[in-house]
Amino acid sequence: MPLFLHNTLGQKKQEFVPLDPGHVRMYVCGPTVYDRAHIGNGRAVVAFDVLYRLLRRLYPKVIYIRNITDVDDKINAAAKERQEPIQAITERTTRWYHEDMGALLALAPDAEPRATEHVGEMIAMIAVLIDKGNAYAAQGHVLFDVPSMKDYGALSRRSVDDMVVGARVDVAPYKKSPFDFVLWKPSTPDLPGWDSPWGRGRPGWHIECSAMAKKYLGVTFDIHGGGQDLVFPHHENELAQSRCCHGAEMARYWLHNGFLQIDSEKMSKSLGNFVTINDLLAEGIPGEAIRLALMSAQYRQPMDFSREGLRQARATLDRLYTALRQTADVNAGDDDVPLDVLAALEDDLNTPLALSHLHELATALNKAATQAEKAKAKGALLASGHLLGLLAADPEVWLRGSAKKGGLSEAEVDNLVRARAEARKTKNFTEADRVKAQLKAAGVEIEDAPDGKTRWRWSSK
RNA sequence: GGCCGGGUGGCAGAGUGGCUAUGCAGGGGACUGCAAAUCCCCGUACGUCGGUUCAAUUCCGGCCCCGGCCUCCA
Repeated sequence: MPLFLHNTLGQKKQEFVPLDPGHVRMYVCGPTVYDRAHIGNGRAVVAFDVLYRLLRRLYPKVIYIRNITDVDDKINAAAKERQEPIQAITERTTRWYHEDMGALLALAPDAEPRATEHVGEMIAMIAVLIDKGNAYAAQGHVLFDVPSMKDYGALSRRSVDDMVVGARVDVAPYKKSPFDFVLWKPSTPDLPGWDSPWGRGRPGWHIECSAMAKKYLGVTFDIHGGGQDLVFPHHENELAQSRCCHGAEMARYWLHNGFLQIDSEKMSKSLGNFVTINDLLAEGIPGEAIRLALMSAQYRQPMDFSREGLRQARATLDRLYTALRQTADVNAGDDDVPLDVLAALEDDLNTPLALSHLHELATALNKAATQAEKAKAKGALLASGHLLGLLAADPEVWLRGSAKKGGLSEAEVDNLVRARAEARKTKNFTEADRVKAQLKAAGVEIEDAPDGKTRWRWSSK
């Protein structure tokens, strides 16, 4: 089954046909580095990480670019407010971002270009746009001339006419049309700035992605992704700039993930109702559980973030890792990812359906009677998990470390488990139960397997 | 106001014109010294009003409700 992806441009699922099957190219909008990433940001990263992993499986070479926006008015404001150098903020936040996304088990992109390192490319693009009559300089600014592009608005399905009514646009005196947007703006001496043909200034928000995507991926590339809120104006404007500058389409497939909601309301920095990834990690919630929770709804659907969702994600991982632990002595077969798992992902990244198949594989593994059956099911489960960026941990480590620990060290638990085993051997069940109760009070669950082995785990309840 | 999503069993969440996922929670059973884990069985859901159809949760239309974008935001 071929890969189908929902294209915002045209609003329908389409078969994905890369420009060059030998070299698939994807660009995803990355963070503006001034604050910790929240789990909504994490959702986007996880969604495109799943796509990246799937593409790498389907094609021999995939290049994935995710930018870092390190010049922005919000960064300037944060620096002023905190009395801190801009670079200190951007570097620290970038480091945090890498840590948080690593905890979510997201693969690093092939490159993470920084805006500040590509101002030259941006200036060159702006100059071309002026030459071609799609941009104009005015009072130290350079603006994109929206009416110069006939079908502006195609991506976000809005026309300039629609926007006139009730539009809240920034009407500045230097704009020819109220919808024109800034490519370049002047900087005061206390703000970051670069010399340009239009004076010392800094780039507008959208131009960096156009310039960097062109540099790393070429004029036209396969996939451009980001959150739904980037459709307008960010991606609409990128598309406009790039196409007018290069005379060719920017990207062929535009993908947008849906929002995470809290109490049925969008989670966002401006609303202040966000939870950072770091907050959750600090509470002891494993990154893999957060990742799974984010994959439990299809990426385009609205999704409510909840503690219950995290609890369920953790329960799911406990179940899958338990099945793997019970068969720790079985060598996984080299079974490939089953077709139904692959088919689910190839249908616009239907991760919940794919996960349901992982559950079926776990059931098959639990039920398997022969070594051959176990090896087959285990191989299929691991291969599927790995494709989704899951199940890479040692099951023993996961089960012993997935929950909040009680007052006992692992060695103490091991000793008590051994003491209980001794008591059971002599049929001293009173003593055995006393030890078990003691362990339970410390948050340790005992499991006497049919094979005679006793295993334990930190209770997740 | 314009444009765009969504309303599925107690919860999460897929999906389909007739065969009604998957998991969590709940009930029953098997197994177990007791448990836990595991396995088996069970509860029969698709906002609302109409239409099309032999048959609609699934297609079409109206309505209601929730959310998003139109301003920085994944």
